[in-house]
Formats: sequence, structure tokens, C-alpha cells
Amino acid sequence: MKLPEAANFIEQIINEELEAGKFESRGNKLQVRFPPEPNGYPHIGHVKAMCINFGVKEKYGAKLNLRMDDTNPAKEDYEYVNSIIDAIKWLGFEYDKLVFASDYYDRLYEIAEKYIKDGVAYVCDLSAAEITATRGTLTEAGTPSPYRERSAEENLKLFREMKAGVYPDGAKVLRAKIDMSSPNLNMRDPVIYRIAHVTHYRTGDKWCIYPMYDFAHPVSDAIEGITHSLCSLEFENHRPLYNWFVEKAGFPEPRPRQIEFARLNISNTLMSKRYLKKLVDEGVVRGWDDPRMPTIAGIKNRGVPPEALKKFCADVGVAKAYSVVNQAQLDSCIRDELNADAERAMAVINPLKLTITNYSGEEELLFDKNPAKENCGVRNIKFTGSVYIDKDDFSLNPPPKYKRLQKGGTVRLKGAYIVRCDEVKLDKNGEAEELLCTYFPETRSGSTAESQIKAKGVIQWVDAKYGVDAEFRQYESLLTDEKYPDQDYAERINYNSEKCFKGKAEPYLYESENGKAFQLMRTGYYKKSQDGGLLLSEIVSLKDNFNK
RNA sequence: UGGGGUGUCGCCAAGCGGUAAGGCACGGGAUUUUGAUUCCCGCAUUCGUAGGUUCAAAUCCUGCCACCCCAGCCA
Repeated sequence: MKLPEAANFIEQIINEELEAGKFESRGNKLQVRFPPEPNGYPHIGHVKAMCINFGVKEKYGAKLNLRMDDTNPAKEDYEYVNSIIDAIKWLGFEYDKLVFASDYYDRLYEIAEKYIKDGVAYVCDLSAAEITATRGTLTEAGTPSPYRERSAEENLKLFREMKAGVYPDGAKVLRAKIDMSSPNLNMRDPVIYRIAHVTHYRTGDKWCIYPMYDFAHPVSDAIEGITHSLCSLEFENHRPLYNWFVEKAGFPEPRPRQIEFARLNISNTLMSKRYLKKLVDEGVVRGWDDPRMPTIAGIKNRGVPPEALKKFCADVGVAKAYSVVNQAQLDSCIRDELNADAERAMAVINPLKLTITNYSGEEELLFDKNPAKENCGVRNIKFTGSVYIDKDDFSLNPPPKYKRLQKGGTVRLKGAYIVRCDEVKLDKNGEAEELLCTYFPETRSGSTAESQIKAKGVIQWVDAKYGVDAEFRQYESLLTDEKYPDQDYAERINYNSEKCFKGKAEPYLYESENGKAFQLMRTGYYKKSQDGGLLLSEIVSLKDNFNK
């Protein structure tokens, strides 16, 4: 994986350190980590973090640990660690080691005792509410805890009792003794350990005290010999604390360095594990891998190739400015990959019978599997003169510049013949029910014969006898009740499959920037999903319209 | 009103004192049996803003302005 080009600011930092000889003591070997918390399925935002970290690995020949940041047993589970591993594999990334923060619980505990012995940590009996109340505000200093000056001996005794399960949840915490009047609230004696009598998915009931992120993360980095700890912007304020914990733990130079970058946001796309989990829990979607979800599993189920996601991240770049990338940018990457890769097929969503009155018998027509690729091979499609076309490809009241079929007009059935619509049978609602057409033998696809007959448009079709019915999965909009607004023909879709389809489908719905819903279908190239549904190329948007 | 960050085309984003890359989107044209693809061409005299330094500034200095993050015993 190429590091996104725009990750220049990270590379600059690393290059400068390298030049200054910061890592000579370790043979200039760098080490990074990808540290998700296994509390949900990874989403496309994680892909960016992966691309950055795996990009550094690639560029500098660094080692990369996949580390499950599992320090909050209440939320974590193996299901999620598996989802993370699956996602990484699917994307084609390779990590050097799989590690767990929970692997370090013993070591972390020892370091906490060291803090106590060194007089930089203390056991505090204040309640959570009291700690909040004494932390001060953005403009006022906090007030020191009355337990702040306990002796090392007493602290050690108390802390060991906490570990032994003597106290109930919330009764005591271990706190770092830093500076209650620091302008950086994170430095106002943050909690290092809390009591939680919760079964951990890996360590079971061995522990009833669990380390906090602010402590566990930097120390885990140091334990692993991480040189660069890349994380998102919201941790900038934590960096002094990060450094404090590593330094007080006594790790020698070179110590890990935290570098922050802006996380990924995509327009109209919900990118918060918390809300995604809510959708799953409330049954709004079928699961974390529902194709409407922006999770990697969901995107995969929509037929998006992993390369498209990587290209997207590379295109979008890495910087520190808060940003929201247009979905169109992602769509473009997906189209790009599928165009080069996906085999083509014809599909009809809303069938309209088209009968050629002067055709008899049947024949086989050849189609390139993928015109965008050389030596893509061909597929044969049978043609009997009786086909279905899409209702959208015929108009009783054609607008100006209409290129498809209308009464008395001509159109080319893709890969077959030009046909002229002679007669339109209407149903009782006045809608077209069947088209009776004449075909022109000399216009057969590939024929070099001259013909006076021309057609402006080319439409897809499915043979009435040999076409295959396909099960189209229908999705309800997650966004709004407004369905089926006007759709331009340019939004026509091409499905990809070995076979032809006919059938019906309700398209995805999508929320536009003006809040109106429109169909998700676009011209493009689509792959078939693993569960047989047809896939569309867009990230479905989830409107943030439920209670928070 | 404390601290930490960020502001370059509609959306991302390069740029690091020498006279504004690229992608997406968009517009125009050519080819085309997918209104797709491909292919050309166009798209910031200007870098949040006001000053200053300099032969020369998006890049350095100063003052403003805007937005984001921080008061979980979440990560």
C-alpha cells in the first residue's frame, strides 16, 4: 500500500527524526501499530487509519502490530476482533503481529505500582461526580483531591486491595498526580485505573480493575517499541499526558511519538461506531454487514473492490484540517476500479415486453465481457426476437433529445439489432404494456453491411425466453419517506453478472445535500454480492435523525 | 473570556521566500453498439483577514476573525 501522497507532514516528521539519528540505537527500524478497540465493526474511516499506518510500514520498512485496544471490557468482544481481522485481510494488508492491550495487564499493573512508589500516583476515594466537580472548568483551576497526599505505602496497600476486589465499582480510582491547575484538563490528575467487576472477553474475571486509555495506550506503545503512534486529531490534547505516562514509566529513549491527523468524514455518511451499533441493535439494518452500512463488511457486501477504498484514501490524502469529503469522490474510485475490472451484463429492472414481429427462430450473440479490458473474453447471449426492455427505455411522451425508444422511432438493442417501434399496446391505465417492433437484419451487431437505418440510442434488453430471473434485494431508505423523485436517464444502471437479469428492484435511496431523497442508481459497473443481491456502488447514507 | 489545533478553487489537497501541483465535481469538444468508458480543452492574478519585513510572501513577523477539540471512573 502506498502511503497517501498527502501524508507529507507525517513523512516530514519521520524523515527529520531519521536524519537527526533519533533511531540509530535501534538500527533505524521503525515500528507502528493499528490500534482499534474491538467494540464494533470497522468502517471506512478505519480504512484511512490503516492506509496511513500500513503506508508507513511499507514506505519505511517498519513493523506493524495490529493491537486490539481492549481496556474497556464492558464493550468489547471477539466478534469485533474477528471483524477487524477480516476487514484487514479483505483489504489485503498484512500486519506483523496481533497483540492485545489485555496482554499487557500484568505489566501495566506493575507500572502503576511503580508510579505509586515514585509518588506520582495516588488512590482517590472521591466519587466520579466529585472528581468531575473538583476538576475545575475551562477557565478555573481544579482543586486537589483530599486523598492526593497519601503516602506511597498507603496508596500501595489500597491499590492492591482494589486489585484484590475489596472495593465495589466506583469506590476508588488510581489517579496520576500531575497538576490540578493545568490549562490542559487532561493533566488534572487523570484516572489511571478504575474498578469494574466486569468479565473481560479475554481475561475473564482475573481482573476487577482496568486501565484507562490515556495510560494503557502510551505504555502499550512503549512496551511494543512503537516509534510512531498515529492517531486522530481529538487526541492532540492528550499528547502531553501520553508523554508523561511513558516518561514516568521509565522507558528509555527513543520513546514513541504521537502524531495526529484528521479523521475521515464523508458527506451524508454516518461514521460513528456508536450510531452504527444503534442501527444494528435496533434492527434498522440486518446487521453490521448490511450493504447500507459504511462498515467495511457492508461495503464489501455491496460489491466494492478493496482497491477502490485504498485508492480513495490515497486520493483524499492526510492532513490536519477538519474536512468532509464528497461521496462523489468515493463513487469515482469505485467506478474506476469496477470499470477496469467488472464484467458487464444487461439487466432490466422494470420489464416491458418488446416483440419483434418480423423475426423468427433464435440465434446467439457475442458480447465482450468487459470492453474496457483487453482479452476480456466473450459471452454468448441468446436472442429470440422477443425481449424485455426497461420501462425507462421507452417513452410515450419523449422529452427533447430523447435517445431511446418511442413510437415510430428506432433504437439499437445492444449487441443485437436496430428495431423500430410500430405499435404500442396499452394497458387499462394507459401505460405501455407491449411494444410491437420491426427489426432490420442488416443492422446486426458487427455487421459491415450498409444500412439506411440509424439509431441514436442503445438500450439493454433481456431475452424473454432465455433471460434469468434474479432476486433483487430491496432496501428501505434509512433516510426519509420521500421516494422516487424524478430521475434522469443518465442515472441508468448496468449490473454486472455472468447472466442477464430481468426482475424488479427497488433502488437504494440516497439523501442529497438539499435533504431530498433520490435514487442511488448510477450508470456504472456493479458486482454481484455474496448473498445474491445486486449491488450498487454507493455508500448509503444514514441520516442522523434518531435520538442521540 | 483557559489551553490545544486548523484556515489554499464547490469538495479534498500539494506548497516550506522566487512568482498557485493533482484528484473529485463542473463546463466545452472528439471518438463510442452501455447518455458509460476513453480522449482532448477549460476551471484560484489568488491562498481567512488587516497590516509589516523583503527586490520578491500562500510561505517570515504582528494584530484580528472563523471553525474544531478538551471538564468519561469511553477510546
